[in-house]
This record gives sequence, structure tokens and C-alpha cells, in this order.
Amino acid sequence: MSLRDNIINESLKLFSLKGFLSTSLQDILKAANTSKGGFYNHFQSKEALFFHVMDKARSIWRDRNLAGLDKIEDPVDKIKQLLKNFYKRYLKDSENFPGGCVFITLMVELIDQRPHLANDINKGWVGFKRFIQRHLEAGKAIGKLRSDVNTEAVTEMLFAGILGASVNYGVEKSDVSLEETVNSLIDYLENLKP
Amino acid sequence: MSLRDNIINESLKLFSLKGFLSTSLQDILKAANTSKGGFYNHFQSKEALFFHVMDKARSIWRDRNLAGLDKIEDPVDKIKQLLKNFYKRYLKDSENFPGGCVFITLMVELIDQRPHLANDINKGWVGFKRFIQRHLEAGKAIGKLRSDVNTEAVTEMLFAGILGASVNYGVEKSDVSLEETVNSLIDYLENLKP
DNA sequence: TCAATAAGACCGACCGGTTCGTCTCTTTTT
DNA sequence: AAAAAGAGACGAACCGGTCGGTCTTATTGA
Repeated sequence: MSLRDNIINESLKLFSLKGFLSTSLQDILKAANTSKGGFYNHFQSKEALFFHVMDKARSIWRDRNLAGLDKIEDPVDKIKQLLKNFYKRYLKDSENFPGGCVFITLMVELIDQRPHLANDINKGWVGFKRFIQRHLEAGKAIGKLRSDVNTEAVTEMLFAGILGASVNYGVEKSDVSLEETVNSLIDYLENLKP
Repeated sequence: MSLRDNIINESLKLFSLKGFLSTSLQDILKAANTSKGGFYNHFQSKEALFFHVMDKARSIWRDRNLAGLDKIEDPVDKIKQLLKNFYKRYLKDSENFPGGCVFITLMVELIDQRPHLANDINKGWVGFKRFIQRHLEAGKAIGKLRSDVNTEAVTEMLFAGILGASVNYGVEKSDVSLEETVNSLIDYLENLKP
């Protein structure tokens, strides 16, 4: 693996553990087994690195969470599968995210300290919410959800549940709570069917 | 107000905005309008301050979230009231928590960096979960909840929902999502009644 | 084919600035 | 006068970032 890729991968791990501001350049250099010069050969600044790390994180996120969704017809079942993917294939990935979901760690740290960096994360969150709501609306249109379902409120509920489960998983490091929460969310979704 | 209390209050605000590690002593001194000497006259270290700030935060948390609960008989309704308190009286308190729920900000920051500090926060979380589950069990015992309700799973769901809603509120700074999420949680709880 | 040249990946000393905590000294209170 | 409270200079360690220099690799010319 190239030094550049190695720096990005190691930074991703460190950011998920310590956040962006609390990860020093020395931490990164040590983890990637390189030096200042080696780093600044590939990245203009620590902040520039941030965006490359986020690209990598988003790539992994899609790879894990959207796996198999294209083989499912029912849009509501797609969301169910996404919830399962989230806790079975994504959140447990301690190889890339030893400190849990990197987006949450970074968002909480940066929202009031580096709004322009937090904004980059938020774009993904907004897109994710839209993705959920679009599928719920599609499910409603073909009669897979009750016609009185408020898709916006359900989207907020699912999103908050996922966020909370992720935070809690980072604290508990136990699969039990995580599985219970995600299963409750799936049951909640199931109860909205006609 | 004494300098000591002033330092604690200003630190609470700063911690909710920037976390513990990212809040420098200079930030605190500036906000409290004092000096190094003034600070170290009252606190042994920055870490010692942390615990005093947490005591203050917990005190505010109880004051806001448990308000009026003693006047409610039905244990399930108590939890409903707590959910309402949470978003109406607690989370919107930008006076003490300008950066949103300080427990979440600190937990996410400290869980992998200062486990012994995170552990102090977690004690409160565990107690909160127990509080919820105890009331759900009590409600079940007197027939206010269906007998097939898994109180542990429901507790995890409510807790995750609250966590997620808090994180999301810190990002969106909008009451709409927050209200929708909490109302969805209350509906969810309502649907568990016989 | 092989030496001369060029490119750039990488190293680590170093820079100014900031960190937490200690210390001495001054001011205020009692 | 004595004790408590506050001010801020200071030190050692660390921060992100710069810079001169080395060493490997690719390209060129004969």
C-alpha cells in the first residue's frame, strides 16, 4: 500500500478513536510509520487530510450499508436491510473504526469548533435522511406502508435511533444493546405496514 | 456568585461546546474573567474541575428532567413526562448547555481518550436506563403496559432515541426534528399499552 | 547497455505558538 | 497583622507546519 493510502487509513482509525482536533500530527506519523516530510509530500495540510479521510470513510459506509440492497424490490424492505447491515456489517467494523462510527465522533467534536468541517459530514447525514424518506414514500405509494404514516417523523425516528445506538455502542462495546435497539427499530418499522 | 461557582458554570458551557480536552485552561480563565492563580486556588487540577462540573451538570439534569414527575401516579406516564421534559425543559437550555447535552459531547470525546472520566459519565447513563426500565416494569405490573413487552429492549430504544435526538439537535439546532423524534418516541410508548 | 541527469518521496531538525501546571508576588478581607 | 484570594511570569512539553538535505527511482542520451 502506498504511503498516501496508509496515512489515510491510519488517520481514519485515529479519528474514530480521538476525533480530528485531538489527533496530533505526531500520532498520525507514528501510526503510519512516516515523518513530517513524508506527510506534507502528500497532503497540503492536516485539514486537507480531513477531506480525504472523509471520502474514504464514506466509501466504506456505502460499501457496508448498501450491500445487497439492489437485490430487494420492496423499498421498505430495503430500509430494513439497511438497518440490519448497519449493525451487522458496518458498526462492528473495528478494523476501520476502532472507536465506533467516525462520522459521529467527528460531528460531535467539530460542530461548534470547525463548522466548515462539520458541514462536510452533515451533507452525508442529510443525504442519508433523504434516502430513507424517499424509500418510505415509495413504500407508501405502492401500499407497503399505511397511508397515514408521517414519513418525515418516521425518518427522524429511525435516524435518531441509529445515531443513538451508535453512540451507545461506542460506550458499551456490547452487541446486546445494539442488537436490541436495531431490532426494536425494525419492529417499529414493521408496525407501520397496513 | 463566588469565583469558584463562576468557574464551574463557565466551564460547563465551554465543555458542552468544545468538550473537555479541547477546552484550554485559558479559555476557562477568560470566560470566568480570572487568572491562573484564581483557578488553582480553588481546584487542584483541570481534571479535578471536571468532576465538579459534572456534579453541577447532573444537578441541572435532574432539576429539568424530573420536574413534576412526583405528581404523576402512572409509572408509564412518568416516562412520557420525562420525554417531554427532556425536549422542552432540558435540551433547549442554551444558557447552561450552549453546545447541546454536555454528557454526550464529553462521552464521545473521552470514551477512548480518558476512560476514567468517561466512566464517571457512564454511571449516570446506567442509572438513567435503570430508572426507565424500573418504571416500565412497574407499569407492566399494574397493567399499564402489555404483558409481552420486553422492557429491556424498549428501554434501549428510548435511550437510543434520546441520545440520537440530542446529537441531531446539536447539529440541526432546529426544534422541528427534535419535536418530531420525541413525539414519535411517545407514540411508540403509547402503542405498548394494552 | 550504461552512465548522466532529473524528479520527487522521504527524513528529521527546527520554527513560532500554545498547552497545563508551578511559582512568586500583590491585593483584599477579616 | 495574618490569612485568603488573585495576578501573571515562567518552565517543560507539545502543537501544526516549514525547510534543507538524502536517497531511491525513472528518464534520457550516446
